[in-house]
Amino acid sequence: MPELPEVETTLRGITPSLLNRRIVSLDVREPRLRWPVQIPSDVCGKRIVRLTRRAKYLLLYVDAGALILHLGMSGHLRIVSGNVPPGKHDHLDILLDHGLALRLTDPRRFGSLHWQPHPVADHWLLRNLGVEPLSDAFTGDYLFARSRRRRAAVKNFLMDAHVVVGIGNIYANEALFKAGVRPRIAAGRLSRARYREIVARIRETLTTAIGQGGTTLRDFVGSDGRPGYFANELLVYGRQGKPCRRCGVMLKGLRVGQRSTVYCPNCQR
DNA sequence: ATAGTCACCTGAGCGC
DNA sequence: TGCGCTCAGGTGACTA
Repeated sequence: MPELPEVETTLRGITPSLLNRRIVSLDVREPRLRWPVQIPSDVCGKRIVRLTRRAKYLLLYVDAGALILHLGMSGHLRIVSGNVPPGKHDHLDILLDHGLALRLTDPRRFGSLHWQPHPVADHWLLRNLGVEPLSDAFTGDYLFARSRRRRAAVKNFLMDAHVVVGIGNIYANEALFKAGVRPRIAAGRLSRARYREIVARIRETLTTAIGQGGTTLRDFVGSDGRPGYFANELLVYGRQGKPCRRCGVMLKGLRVGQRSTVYCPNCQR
């Protein structure tokens, strides 16, 4: 479900309810997420002092370290009143000292929750991540340098979290359309100029999507329960066989690295 | 190091 | 209604 814009939307939504609150308890009803959930009990009683996002991970900092939360494919977080009975896929609650709780709902259970003492960035899930796409480090020159001698499709290259984080299948498709680049071109064959364009379009796409509260395809909702509205602005994702919104030519669908891919054979070269 | 495939799960949608 | 199949927003593990 969530790519960077959806995680960022979630972060912004939950922060006011969590910041400076004490964790009263963790209620893990289903520990069988992507990795077994095992959180030391002394996290309880600690105050949440900072909330950030790294890649698609949400980091909830207390003094000694941070909880690291990932939403997987189907996860979302809601702020609920502590006494609302959990539904079938509401796997865990983090109860707070003002009576509200952060509740993780995740039907497919690809999400995860870890605890990491300082330094948090040393956690094995975070250690080898690439640059943030909305940071100054993400430039056309960076992508150009990293892509040399790489024969994999540029779409896979952009979705490789060792290179750049946060770009999933929707936004890879969208950004490549806007940049006019075919998804299957070998990453190592694109020019510096084309990577500059790709970077600009990725930034633009992610920023716009964040402004719309992310993309809701079926079940994503922000922490307030509202869907994201970027789905209305999708230019290619999920539109194979339909006319290109720019030129009217029929969009083509194919598989690139096991993921559904859509492009315009006229606008993308 | 890089590239490709598999696996982990549940639910929705579709054809029959 | 039900069955079986395919697909889905992610990503680590494994293989060559």
